[in-house]
Amino acid sequence: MGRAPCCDKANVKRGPWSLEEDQLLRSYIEEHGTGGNWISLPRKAGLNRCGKSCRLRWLNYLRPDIKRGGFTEEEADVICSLYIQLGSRWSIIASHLRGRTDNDVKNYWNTKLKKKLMATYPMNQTPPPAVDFEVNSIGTDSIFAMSGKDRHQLYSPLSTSSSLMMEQRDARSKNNEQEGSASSSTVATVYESSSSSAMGYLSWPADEDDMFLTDFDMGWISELLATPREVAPLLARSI
DNA sequence: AAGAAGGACAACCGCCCGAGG
DNA sequence: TCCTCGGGCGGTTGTCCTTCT
Repeated sequence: MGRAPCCDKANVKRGPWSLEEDQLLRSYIEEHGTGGNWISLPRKAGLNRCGKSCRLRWLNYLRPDIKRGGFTEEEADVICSLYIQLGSRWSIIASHLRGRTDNDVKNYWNTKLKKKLMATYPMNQTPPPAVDFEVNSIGTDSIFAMSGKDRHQLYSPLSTSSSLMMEQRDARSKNNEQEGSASSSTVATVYESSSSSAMGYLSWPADEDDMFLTDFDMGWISELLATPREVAPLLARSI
């Protein structure tokens, strides 16, 4: 036997919400809160709607702290980087964007970011030549505090040898030991990945010179993103 | 000017999980 | 320990609006 439905779907209103319904729901919640029970809320509020529908309407549209308008470049960067780390965990991703809902983030990803990235980096595209950057210090103030300025693009095959990865990590470890913590707001953001390639951004403030990075893979980027703010200087090697 | 196509986003569906009995 | 239920989530669909032809 299947599970009982949460409401009588045949007798509740569906589809777009009217202004009157919005007003009923808003005023009820502002006065009484949700009471921790969405299923009984519509009846108490005088709404002929499914409780889940009420919850969705409130969380995605009526909530007072919802941010309207287009996503900023910084928000897009955050979404991309977290998507790489977490996959389609929209609620978690949205929790890092003040005023954005999981539905907003999901829609934005599906309608804008995914297509944009596919257009910019079609699968099987030959990677551009590797570019050498020099990094004196890499810090992750927070992945949400990227400057967005002076952005440099890197592209690297995922098949990067594990030995190189180890060398990079070793170099970083050594510098951790030798030089202690450093600060900057460098951020790595990976934008697209497939079974055979990865690509991304490294961003840092325009006044940070002598940055150097040569190669990376998904694991390395994930590690970087997960690194606490006290990140020691990184010495990378040229290819 | 009108119809088609595409984009944006609101809303729904159904599954999963945890709490509580 | 099992069962039921509600909340939460991700995937998908529906609808409206805009742009293109």
